Amino acid sequence: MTKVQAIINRAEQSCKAHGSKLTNKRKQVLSGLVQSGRALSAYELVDYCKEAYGESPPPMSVYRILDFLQSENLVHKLNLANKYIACAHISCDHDHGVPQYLICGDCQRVEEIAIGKSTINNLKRNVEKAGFHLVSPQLEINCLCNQCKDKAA
Amino acid sequence: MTKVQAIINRAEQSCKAHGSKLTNKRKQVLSGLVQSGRALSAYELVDYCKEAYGESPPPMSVYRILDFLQSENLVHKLNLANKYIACAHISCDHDHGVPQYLICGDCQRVEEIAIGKSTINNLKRNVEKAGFHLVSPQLEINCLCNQCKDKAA
DNA sequence: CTCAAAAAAGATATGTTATATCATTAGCAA
DNA sequence: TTGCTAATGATATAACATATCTTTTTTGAG
Repeated sequence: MTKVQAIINRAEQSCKAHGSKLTNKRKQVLSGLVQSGRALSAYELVDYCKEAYGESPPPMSVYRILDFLQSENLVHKLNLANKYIACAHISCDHDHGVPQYLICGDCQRVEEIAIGKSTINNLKRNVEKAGFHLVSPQLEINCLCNQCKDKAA
Repeated sequence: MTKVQAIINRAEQSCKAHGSKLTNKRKQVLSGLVQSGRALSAYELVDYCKEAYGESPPPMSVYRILDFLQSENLVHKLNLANKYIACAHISCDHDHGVPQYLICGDCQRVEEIAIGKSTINNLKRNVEKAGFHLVSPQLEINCLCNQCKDKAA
């Protein structure tokens, strides 16, 4: 069994445990994200389905499927890039908390990191002080990866 | 002189100091952002110009003007919301560093805060460790303002 | 002052991301 | 089987953004 298949299987079990179903179409979309290893737009996923399975779902369907996958915590939306990325921890059992994303502004490569709890708490305090309530500490941070940084220099 | 006028004047001086010009159209767009006190989309600014000045600039022009205002550090783009907001510190003399924005997911209200330097440095260390380079510590954080939070409860 | 170059703004077309809405199909249980 | 619900399809359109070419305005050298 390939690594991708293993992740899909794991995702399927997770859905079942929540009383929902990872249908074929949903698997296709999730596979696209897992295989690519990077963030893709909804329309890129339409293309992926066409190439990989000969099926061209309407964009609307892909958006619906992405909503579902997000609600199952299998996929995260990167608002900075208007793209979607598979959760890096589908195969893990423990809760990894909310991720932080480093997005290369040049090549769009995305790295998922976890910043320390104390930094998050610090942030939270600052937010509360301003009269706001932190919905989710998912941060998306504009970066350059070292490769692109070197190229630019 | 109104507060808005004072800010516009200050912005004009700042442009002059950089060898650029704050033209009439640019003033109109900047005024829209300053007056509203919140983040607006490019198309909302088109509407503002129409209502306030009876002129409907093509969206392209507004985007160009927004690019200019960003290059002059008079306006910031909020990528999370696809909106633009006047810099909160146009009238200040000192450098305020890069801002962090709290964006209410419900009412779109935006608050600009400055989180501590140590938190930023901490973040930076984490980013470097992951092989990335922090381009700008402008963070945009998904929040609920207390008002909307109370309403929801 | 005049004219040419440069900067700014306008006009038009189109690309990209996302949602609204109604119709159809698939899965499942009484 | 029938009828309910969940999922998907089809179509239209909204919202955000850029490419490109043209026209207008500004400005500075002669």
